Amino acid sequence: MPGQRDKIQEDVRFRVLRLLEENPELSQRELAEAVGVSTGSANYVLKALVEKGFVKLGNFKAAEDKRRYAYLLTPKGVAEKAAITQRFLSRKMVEFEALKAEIEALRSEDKEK
Amino acid sequence: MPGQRDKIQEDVRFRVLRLLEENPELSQRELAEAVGVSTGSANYVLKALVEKGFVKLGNFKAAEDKRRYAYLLTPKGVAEKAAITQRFLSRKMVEFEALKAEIEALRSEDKEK
DNA sequence: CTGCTATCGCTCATCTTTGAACGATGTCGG
DNA sequence: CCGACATCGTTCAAAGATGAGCGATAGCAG
Repeated sequence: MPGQRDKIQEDVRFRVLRLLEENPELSQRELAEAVGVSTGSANYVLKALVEKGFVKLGNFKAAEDKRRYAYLLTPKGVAEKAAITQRFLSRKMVEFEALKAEIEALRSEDKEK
Repeated sequence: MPGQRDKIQEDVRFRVLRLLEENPELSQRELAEAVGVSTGSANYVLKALVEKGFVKLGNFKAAEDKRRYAYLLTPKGVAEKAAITQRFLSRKMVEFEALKAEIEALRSEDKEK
C-alpha cells in the first residue's frame, strides 16, 4: 500500500512547509516532533525539500551559530505549499468524516448494551 | 517513536477484532483493505491474535472451502476487544479534535488572503 | 581558558511494513 | 471431465522508518 505511504509523506512535507513558513528557526528535532516523525525522517524530508528548491538554507543568526540553519521557504516553496494545501485539506476532511463516523458507530454500539 | 507504532498496531488489532466480531467470514485481504494495511501485515496480525487465543480458526463453511477460514472471536477475544475499546475511543477523540483544529486553522488562514 | 553540559544536523544498524508471487483450492463454461 | 481463471492464506526480498549515537558547536561556571 504505497498509496497510503505517499499520502503520509505528502502530509509530512506539507506540514513541514507550513511550519517553516511560520517559523524558519525550527530545528530538525522540533520539526520532527511537531509533525510526528523520527529525526531521521525529518532530516530526509528536509534534504529533499532543499534539493527540490522549496527550502533554502540560511543562517539568519548567521555568524552566531554554525550548527543550525534557518530553513527558509523559497518563493517556489511557498507556491508548492499553496498547491498542496487543497489536496491536503480535502484528504483531511475525508479523514475527519471517517473518524467522526467511526466514533459515532462505536458509541452507539455501546449504548445498545 | 515506537509509541506511535504501538498505537497504530493497537488500532489495527482493535479494528480487526471489531470487524471479525461482526463478520467472521472476512478474508485476510478484505480485512487488510478495511483496516488499511498490507496483506502481509493482516496475516501477521491475525496469526498473533490466534496465538493469543483471541481468535479461533473455524471452517464454518467447513467441508466446502478448504482455503479460507472463519476467524471467530473467542470469549477471550470479545473481552479483549471490550477492554481496548475505551482506549481506542479516547485516542480517536483526541485525533478528532486535532484534525478539526488543523482543518479550521488552515481554513482561516485561507480567508486572510 | 578549561571543562561540562546541551543541543545541533546527520548517519545507519535495526526493526517494520509492504505487496508481488507462490502453491493450493474453488468456480464455471464448454 | 477438463482447462482457464479467480481467489485463498502465506512468504520474503525490498523498501521505509526509527532513534541512539556521532562529531561539532554553543553556552556557562569556575
